[in-house]
Amino acid sequence: MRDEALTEPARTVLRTAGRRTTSQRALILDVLRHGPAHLDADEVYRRAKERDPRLSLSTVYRTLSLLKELGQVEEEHLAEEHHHYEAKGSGEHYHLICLGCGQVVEFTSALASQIKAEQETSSGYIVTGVHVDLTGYCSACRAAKGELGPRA
Amino acid sequence: MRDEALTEPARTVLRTAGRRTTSQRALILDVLRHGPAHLDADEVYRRAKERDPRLSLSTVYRTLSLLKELGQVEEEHLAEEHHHYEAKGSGEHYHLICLGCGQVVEFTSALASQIKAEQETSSGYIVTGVHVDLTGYCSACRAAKGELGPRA
DNA sequence: TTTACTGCAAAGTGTTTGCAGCGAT
DNA sequence: ATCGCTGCAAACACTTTGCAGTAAA
Repeated sequence: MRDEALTEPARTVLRTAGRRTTSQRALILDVLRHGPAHLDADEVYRRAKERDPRLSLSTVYRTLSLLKELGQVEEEHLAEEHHHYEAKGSGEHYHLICLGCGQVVEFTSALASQIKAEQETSSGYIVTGVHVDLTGYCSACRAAKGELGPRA
Repeated sequence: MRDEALTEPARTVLRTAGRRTTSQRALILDVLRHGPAHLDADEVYRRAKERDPRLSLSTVYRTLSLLKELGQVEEEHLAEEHHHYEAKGSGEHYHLICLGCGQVVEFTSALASQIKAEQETSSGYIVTGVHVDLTGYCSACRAAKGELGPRA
């Protein structure tokens, strides 16, 4: 479905927040919105730099941080050493991460929001974010080394 | 699953794996098992160093990595910049993380393993780890700044 | 005795920051 | 014309690694 409503132009987002609209910011947001999900800072940098070779990595970090602050981007702490970023608006989803090849598959589950409700009721917390990461092995990686049987 | 290893002496754990038993390793494992959960490497270092002042931070990292490899310790990627570590054997549990004060509360939920089952069935993955992190604000932090009404 | 392990310091990642010039408003 | 934003390089926090000495087996 087209999601114009969700995907406001960068201009609007920044303006509303009283920030300046710069080509770098529009570019980075565009990379996040149209590229694959779960890009890390360096991937964002490389993709954006193809379109604006003068772009610096610091600007990428500063912009990611700003967009996170503005609620346009979510920073994810997956099972890796660096962070991944993803444009918001694609709806709630969770991650299935292959420890063999690093592939990240998204999934949704009604159970996740049940956990949220359950814990808000019992803990007194207000829950603003739900993160579910399942780690394991995809069928390809299983096939590649699983034929030998489960390791002790 | 196998939980016979709940609190084996460090000696047994290391021996079985063909590694040497050193005082540093036993100490670090003890700190993890008897201290609060979710320590980061530096906290482990500080606590262990109180008991053995000659201990080095590198040894802490090397030992954490080894214990992870041996399945004695789990490395967690919470909503912070560094990793947290936790001795295994305390049973499956998940995290409620306060974005205000950093407090981490553990909880359990039968729904989590339902998500695992659901996804194993539909994705073809073998899931070896389930991580559920809820982020939000604890009641104390809500009280401290929530009096002004809910922020957008 | 052998050689895996340790402490130290130096190097490596990923990320942040100070500063002078640039450019959106 | 302002002053927020950028690029650059240097600084940073966390983690890993090379090496020579130490200690478990």
